[in-house]
Amino acid sequence: MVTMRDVAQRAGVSIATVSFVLNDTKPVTAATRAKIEQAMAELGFRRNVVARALASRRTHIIAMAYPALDHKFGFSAAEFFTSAADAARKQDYHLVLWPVGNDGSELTELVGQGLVDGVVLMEVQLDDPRVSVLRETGTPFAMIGRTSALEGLSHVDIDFDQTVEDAVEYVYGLGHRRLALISGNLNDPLFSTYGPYVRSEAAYRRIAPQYGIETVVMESSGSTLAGQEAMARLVRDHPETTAVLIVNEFAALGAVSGLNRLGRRIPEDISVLPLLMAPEMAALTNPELTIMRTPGPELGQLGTEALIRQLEGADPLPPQLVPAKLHPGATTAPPPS
Amino acid sequence: MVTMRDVAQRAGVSIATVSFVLNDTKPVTAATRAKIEQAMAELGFRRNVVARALASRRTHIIAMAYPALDHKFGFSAAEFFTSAADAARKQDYHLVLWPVGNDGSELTELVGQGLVDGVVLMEVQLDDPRVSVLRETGTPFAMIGRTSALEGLSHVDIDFDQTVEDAVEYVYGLGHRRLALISGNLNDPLFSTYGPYVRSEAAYRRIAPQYGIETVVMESSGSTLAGQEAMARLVRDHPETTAVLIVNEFAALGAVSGLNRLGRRIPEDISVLPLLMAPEMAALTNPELTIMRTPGPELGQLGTEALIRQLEGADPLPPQLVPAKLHPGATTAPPPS
DNA sequence: CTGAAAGCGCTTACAG
DNA sequence: CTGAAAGCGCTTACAG
Repeated sequence: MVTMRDVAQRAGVSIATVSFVLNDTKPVTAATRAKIEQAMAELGFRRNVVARALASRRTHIIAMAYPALDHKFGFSAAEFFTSAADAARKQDYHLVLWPVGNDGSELTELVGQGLVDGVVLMEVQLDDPRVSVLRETGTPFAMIGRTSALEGLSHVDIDFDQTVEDAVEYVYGLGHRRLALISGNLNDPLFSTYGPYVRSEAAYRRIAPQYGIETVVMESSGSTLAGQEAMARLVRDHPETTAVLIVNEFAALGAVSGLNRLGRRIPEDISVLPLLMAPEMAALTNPELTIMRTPGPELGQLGTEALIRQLEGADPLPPQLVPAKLHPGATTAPPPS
Repeated sequence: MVTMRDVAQRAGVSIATVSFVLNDTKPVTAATRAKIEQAMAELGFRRNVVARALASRRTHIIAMAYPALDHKFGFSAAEFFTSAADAARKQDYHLVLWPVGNDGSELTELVGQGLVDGVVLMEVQLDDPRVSVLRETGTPFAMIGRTSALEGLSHVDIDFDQTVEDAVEYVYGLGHRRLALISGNLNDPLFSTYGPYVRSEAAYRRIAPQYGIETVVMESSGSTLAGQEAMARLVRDHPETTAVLIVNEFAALGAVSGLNRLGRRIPEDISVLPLLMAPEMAALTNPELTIMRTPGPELGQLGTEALIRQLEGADPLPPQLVPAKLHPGATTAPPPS
């Protein structure tokens, strides 16, 4: 292994000076810098990040805490992760995907080891126990999602109000007057405080009346099967519905196949518009889904940047809400006349 | 931060002795051990893994190198990753998901930094440039998949021969005599040396004749759309086909919707059997797919264990091939009479 | 602008 | 069985 000592020796300087040019932490004359850079190149030097971490008390590793037990890791999650990883890399950080339980104990374990400088929290619950853990241990963190009490917590999230408003406006504009929102199962303790369900539903209950639309909300767990079952209930209880807005992306796939199975043609008889979905997933159905596209790339990046700013002591990034945007497909059309 | 020095002081021993009980590297009397363990508990000591890494030249971090540019990170990939992460944790290692390009340059960067002890290689090509990089840098690694020249490289992989044999036997047993295999696009330079395509196709060409089955092989890229298009070609060129075996899981979803769209009922008119798929993905279609289930959990674990054995200097794990197993669904049935 | 030296929190020969 | 001490490869006051 080539060390800074080797570089310093070859360049005829001290290792401190090598460190200064490597990190750009102190002014160094152009001549000295050139000698050092040449030596580094000739020797193929790569700074040992472990030694740097120990000496600087900064590992430059960020953990993305993903509650894989409660949430499937699908295309949307992958989008968040890869954009966050890219953002981290651009700022000389490593992003580690960390599958953790939701109770915070694994997180305690992780941060106690001193491996990570900070944590990006995915799939935040309204009263997330992981937040307490991170606060108590004094670990810097940023949330993708929001707890209900924010108190200056660094976060970015989907703009559910705007997303629901845009979705309603879109289908209303197509001529639909009989809508249904399929939200989550708020009786399931795991999801009763899950932001996307709670906030989408609240937004819908507020916005639908503004359009003079009767507020029909049904619930569904986050699986294909549950989505199919929800459609059976919908067709039975609200056969007049011409457009379905649906929060969970797995349930949305089930909604499509469920409606097909029930003999409802999409979009001729009924339109389907998921409120949060990744394009890769939308391409899996036939017809391809019109979706509100989850802003995973934006939020992954913003969440990571928010955290890195904290770590670097820069001005904090103000909380940002990003709406899902309409991504055209073939599952929406004017209602049957 | 509580350090070993604090623990040693409280227990009235040297830090060396604390290290010995922590790592179980030298015999320590029960009394001393008890004192130390009590001190650790009282102080809430957690060993700093960065310091350990620097002193021992072992970070206990493993990278899973996933070529995210060329391969979608879907449910199957997630299965590999989570089972590998679990296996690593059980042996006191961290597993890091590392999205890398296929050319090896990012990998060079990563291993040069000294952050990882070894690498688990995912989606290995038959002549994978990443293998050369790891060899040249002397980085321990294990492959999930296989290059064509193995020379004692540590690997685990899908048993394509067995998988294809089981799949053919199954549909043959249902009464099918007119099969088609949808493999990959071997003209695409990215996938012409991709093991799953090459090996499945080779196995099929060998096995089909043994059953007296005419060998029909078509190609498809790995997307839903490509799978749909492949079905259009199949129905046009080989309308007599009653069972489709298909390698790529995304193309398989497209095959289902494509056949539906073409008016072929599944499974009444034609059976569909993906040769490699995760159950979460099989549940996305209607009807739910009968699949050969990708042994992701097994291979993720075995690959990680193979690597850790190398790292620990234990007896190497012999290469293991694990077949995909039949996972019943509703897309296979006897052929129309 | 540059260098000598202490120190990050551990592990590991070496000695006893 | 236990301890004193060197060392892992860096960073960072401090001094000049």
